[in-house]
Amino acid sequence: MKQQVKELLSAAWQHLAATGQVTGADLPDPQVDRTRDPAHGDFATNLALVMAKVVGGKPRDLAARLVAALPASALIARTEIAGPGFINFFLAPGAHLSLIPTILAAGPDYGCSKLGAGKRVQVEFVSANPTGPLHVGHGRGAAYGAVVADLLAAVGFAVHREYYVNDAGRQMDILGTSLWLRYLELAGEDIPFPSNGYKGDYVWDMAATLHREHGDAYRHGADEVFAAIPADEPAGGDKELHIDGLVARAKALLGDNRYRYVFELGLNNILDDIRDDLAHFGVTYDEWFSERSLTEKGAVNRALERLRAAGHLYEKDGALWFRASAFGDEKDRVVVRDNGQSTYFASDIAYHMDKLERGFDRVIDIWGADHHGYVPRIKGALQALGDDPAKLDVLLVQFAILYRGGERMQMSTRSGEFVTLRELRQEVGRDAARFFYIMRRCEQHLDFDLDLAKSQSSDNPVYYVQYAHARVCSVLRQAADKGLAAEPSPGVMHLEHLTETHEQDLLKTLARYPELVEEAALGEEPHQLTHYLRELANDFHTYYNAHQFLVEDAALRDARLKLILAVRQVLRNGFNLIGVSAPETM
RNA sequence: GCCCUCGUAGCUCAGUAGGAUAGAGCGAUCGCCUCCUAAGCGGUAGGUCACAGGUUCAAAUCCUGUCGAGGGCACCA
Repeated sequence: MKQQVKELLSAAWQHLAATGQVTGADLPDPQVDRTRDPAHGDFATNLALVMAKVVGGKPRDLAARLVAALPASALIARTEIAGPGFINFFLAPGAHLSLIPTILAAGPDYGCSKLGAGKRVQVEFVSANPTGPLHVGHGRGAAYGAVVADLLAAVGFAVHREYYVNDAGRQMDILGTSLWLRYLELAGEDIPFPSNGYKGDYVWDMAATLHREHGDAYRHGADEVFAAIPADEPAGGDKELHIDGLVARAKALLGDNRYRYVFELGLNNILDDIRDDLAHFGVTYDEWFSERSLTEKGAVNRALERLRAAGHLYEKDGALWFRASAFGDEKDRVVVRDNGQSTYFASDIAYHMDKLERGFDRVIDIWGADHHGYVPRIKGALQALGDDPAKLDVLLVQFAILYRGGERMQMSTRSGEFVTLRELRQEVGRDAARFFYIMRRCEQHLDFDLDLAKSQSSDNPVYYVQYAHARVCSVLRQAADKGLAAEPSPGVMHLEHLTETHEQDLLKTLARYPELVEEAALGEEPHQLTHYLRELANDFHTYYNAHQFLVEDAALRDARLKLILAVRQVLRNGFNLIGVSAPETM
């Protein structure tokens, strides 16, 4: 609809240019907006205001010439020039009616487009360390990332969803060692648990599995384990040195094979749990990308080699540094530590190099906002590698804060006391969780009201929009019971009966949907969908209250049923994009 | 100290590639069920768009500064 108005304007401009009435400028893509005030018509353009300065003359004069040059269209009832030079378009009364057969014929595809032209986009999200279950903070990234990916797919991009598994590195060693220490406790050893170890119950569970299946096969005496290990922090020592010492001891005592077994047990259990958790949340991936595989296939060395060859690495204090400060970062960064271990950053350089080597036109990383300081060094590294850093977009998602009974819930990862995503899902349900997580712009802190998310009332936006869907279904059921089902053939319609204001409003809202999907996709703004769905539901509920659908007049009844069928279709399409179910009854 | 994000109605938030009289929900208040689910609908009240300058036909939106909130500044991940 908007597109058609734009085309009329372009034609008018070309006519003026061809007849020499405007010179000195090509037509930019005309800006056409839906009006806020119905007194300004349905669409308005500021084209004359923008272009008057470029081509000379007064905006209102240019507007008048544009209007005079507009081709005739059955769509437009009339136009007017308003204010400083806006052109307002008033649509013909029936202009939106063809929308209904369009929506019913397109079905699930209504709102989709080919805008992305099949360009390959990778969306990497969540990517939480597999050192424990996902918590509610990860949930927001999961919901947000999943919808961004689905939106991009809806507008025609070839989307690749990926989870980066940090299955290498120190944190995983600490997890494996924590698991083993808990196992030793279960085996009867007296173990002072390290303050920096993973203390969650899930570690106990995995240790119990190890003990049940392998008895004492992994057992070593506590005195042997702790001999000559630097003191822990509560004992006046350094907790980092303490845990690193224990990790080294675990590797030494267990040997490669047994250590690897414990490590993998922890990794695989937690990864399975995360995968299962996300699947129940409606979030799935095309690929789970292993950090370890980067080292194994030599990508890390290759990335460092490329940087070294380009002269962007140097040695200092026994470590290898990347000259990040030459590429917009605050300071240089270590890529290989003085103990010979490469840093997480080195893996991440290799990972992003690998992403671009895989030929994606665009790469989107979705991170927690606490990682924002990390953006310049990654972009800097890509630039240093000779890649285009503009291909990478990093979207930062702010924290979610849970509220119960109006009180903010305190969470602390350190003590292992945090609300998991699974607990949240079980408490408020998947639909409410998905909906609430994406209600706000991602750069806005999210206040997640658990009581509201659970409440079965119209105060709860999830129930509100789902209820609209269930109501349509209910009406259609009753129509069927009375033998009054809508004509199945879309060819037989009596849509000219849809003259009520509420019906016209509903049609306008339905017409906006494809524009909205496009905007939400290009702006990576899932929250626009929740706002739209609430508006559509409101229009429907208002209509429902004001008019009867199952009326005597068969033609009118059929037209109204077709209209609410279209409403149901758009609700479904929207729900599908945000991962919320479309219930037929409440 | 430096950097990033945010500041809009009592509360939670939309609106920010500059556009016409700044919107919604909740809360407050007044109404609407012999009728397809009242899990719904409508009316009213409520604003110095944090503050101060600047840019221009036009600023909540862009620029500068100030104040306030959160976050980041590791040989952790």
